[in-house]
Amino acid sequence: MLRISKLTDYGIVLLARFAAAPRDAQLSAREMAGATTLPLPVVSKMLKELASAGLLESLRGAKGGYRLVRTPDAITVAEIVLALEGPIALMECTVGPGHCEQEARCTVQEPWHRINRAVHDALARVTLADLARPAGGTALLGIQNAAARATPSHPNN
Amino acid sequence: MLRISKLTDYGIVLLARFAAAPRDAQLSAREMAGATTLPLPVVSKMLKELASAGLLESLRGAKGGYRLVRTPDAITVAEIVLALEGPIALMECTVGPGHCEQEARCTVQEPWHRINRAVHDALARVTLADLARPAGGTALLGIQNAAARATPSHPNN
DNA sequence: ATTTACGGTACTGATTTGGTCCGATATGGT
DNA sequence: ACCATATCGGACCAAATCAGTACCGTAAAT
Repeated sequence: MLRISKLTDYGIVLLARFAAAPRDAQLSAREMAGATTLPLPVVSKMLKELASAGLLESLRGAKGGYRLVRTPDAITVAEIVLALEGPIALMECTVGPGHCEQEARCTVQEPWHRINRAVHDALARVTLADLARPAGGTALLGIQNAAARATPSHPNN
Repeated sequence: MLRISKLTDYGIVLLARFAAAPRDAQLSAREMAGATTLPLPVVSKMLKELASAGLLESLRGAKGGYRLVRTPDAITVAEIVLALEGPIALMECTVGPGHCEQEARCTVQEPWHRINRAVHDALARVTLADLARPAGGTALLGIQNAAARATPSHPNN
């Protein structure tokens, strides 16, 4: 089905909530669980991962919680997926050499790299800020924004 | 890791071999297994699936085998993935309604559709003919081709 | 009739996913 | 000092999916 994992989806939804909250807002796992109706353990798990990936900053102790490290428009979906799922590679062998003993005579390799790049760019073109925007009237506008945004041609992954 | 399944990859490699063979060539599962060094049962399984998906045509009996139904340049990677993995939807809830009880108030929904479309288009822009082209000098040319190709804006999936 | 090959289905072992739980540590409040 | 509230960092587990195999039936060629 070519899908990202449910957990990654949760992570993105959580980040989107941070993005929608007032700037630099600090939110605890418990609050996020309440807001999303997701079970607390999973929320906690994902926030931990996002923190260790450097997308969130954690504040321990009572009154602790998490907070976005960067502004929502500076965080792309590609980054998030990379943080939670590893490199964006549609198939194993394109993440690096040594995954397939036939890679020398594989004709399919180069087109796959091209496809991977395209997918990556598609994900890199959407930021957390886009995800945080309320749905509805601005939907079409979102497309314009994405199309118009400068796309500084990412190297890969 | 955002990947397609290994089996799907096999399927694509097999199709690429058909595309590289002389036009309308007919190949048996055994031949394909030999050519790819993949185990016969796997090859057989995938060819069956590709046939029932309508991408290959099967010829039964002794001297039987498979054959491409369409010309390689008329078969896109998007189609193949669709046939083998189902709809191209990065997350469950974007394949259709009824997958998430929060879809009414989900702000993330529309951007995801946009992302899905972009991924789909990236896959639709590469054809079997592209995959069959020998690697090497024509690599960069491939990019040009893909960019120049008319892209009749697929509805979705 | 025999051989070759596809068609379909069911099965199994391995891996991944989705989710839980717990002990340790850090901080704020009383 | 003590306790309540958080995160931290694991281990852990059940369920689903994946990858691969096996088997039996049917169709065609010789």
